[in-house]
Amino acid sequence: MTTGRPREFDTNQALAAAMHQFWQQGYTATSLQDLLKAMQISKSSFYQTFGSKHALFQRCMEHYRNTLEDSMLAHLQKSPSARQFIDATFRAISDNGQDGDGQFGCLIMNTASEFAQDDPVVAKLVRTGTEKIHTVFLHAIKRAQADGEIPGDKNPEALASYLLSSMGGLRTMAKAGTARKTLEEIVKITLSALD
Amino acid sequence: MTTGRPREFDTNQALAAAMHQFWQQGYTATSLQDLLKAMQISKSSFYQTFGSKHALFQRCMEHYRNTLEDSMLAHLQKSPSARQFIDATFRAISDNGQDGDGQFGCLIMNTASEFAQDDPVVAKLVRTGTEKIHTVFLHAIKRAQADGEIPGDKNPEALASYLLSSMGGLRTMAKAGTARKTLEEIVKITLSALD
DNA sequence: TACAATAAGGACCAATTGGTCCAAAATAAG
DNA sequence: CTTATTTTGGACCAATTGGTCCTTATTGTA
Repeated sequence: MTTGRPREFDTNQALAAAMHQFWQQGYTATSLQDLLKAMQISKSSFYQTFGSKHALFQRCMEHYRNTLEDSMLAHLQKSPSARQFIDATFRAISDNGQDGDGQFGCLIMNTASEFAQDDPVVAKLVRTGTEKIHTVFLHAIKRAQADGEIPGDKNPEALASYLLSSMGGLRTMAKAGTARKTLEEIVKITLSALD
Repeated sequence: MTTGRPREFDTNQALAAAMHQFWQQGYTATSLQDLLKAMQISKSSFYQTFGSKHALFQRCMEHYRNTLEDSMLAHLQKSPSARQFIDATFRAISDNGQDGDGQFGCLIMNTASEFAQDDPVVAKLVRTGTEKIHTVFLHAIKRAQADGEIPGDKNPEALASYLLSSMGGLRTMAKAGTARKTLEEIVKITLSALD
């Protein structure tokens, strides 16, 4: 058995670069040239490794979803309380509004906005993506309720959906260039619904 | 003075059709062919009347903004109370989530999501668009506070921003295919922040 | 060192992109 | 009925789109 020439780039690194590109510009507005430049690979390597623009996008969505989920779960675990985790999550969004990755919104929400329901593959990626975040919020809410940080008579499923929706709105507001102070006010009111 | 050949289409009608197209598919994903088919005019007429795809898009954004503002103001006026207007506005979104125009989200928010801040012309259209809606909400909130339907100690500006953000999130959720029942739960919690 | 296996560079492709331009058609005023 | 003015259809355009394919380069193994 032989091994052949080793690739000159790191697949995960290229994937991450592509994800950032889609995140910033959206699927349609991102051209192959944009991707190749961001990923720093040749066209041949691109098609050999990822198959097509659409296939790459799917992997990027999954990568984003997993990264986000892992990050949230890590924060939840090391947070002193579940309620504080929720607060910190929303504060981080208003803080990173103008700079950082926050100014690009949420890839999943962006994708939901770009493709409506017309592409079934993408629609499913959006659905599973939102479900993952929903689940993380749900865990946090239930734990917060158990600890008496959120009234126990509130429907945790509904609250999780509410946080998901609010997060999407907030990130879009940030993307639209809303002032940090305004974002902070929105967060404060949003979180007051949990009291 | 002579008048020349009369045009065979209605400008406003064509504009409305174009707006719907952009609304459904976004700017980049909407091709000239798509527009011509939707507007039912020839390429010559298109460029003679609207100049370019980008110029047309600007007019569509303005048209959407004006239409939305007029509609909201009309509803506000004929509503028995300002608070009921706010409630009804959000209920309408969760009602028209799957069908109607609601499934396409909000053109302004969609545009904010599609273009980040890279296109200054579009960025300004987004800003003025959101400001208009913000102002309508602000009027409603102040009136509701004067009528004792919303606590007077709450900051009306912040509340208006909150409603704007929530509306955007809710419409994106609807666009993502969220079940009506879930949308209704989100609305209920969202509005509870006004109590 | 020859060979098998894979990667990379880049020429090439049909289709589509937004956009221009010209000639023909239609109309109202004179 | 001519003429000035405008609209319309469609040919045409360069640039770009996502994607294929062939050649060359580079490696580990035998």
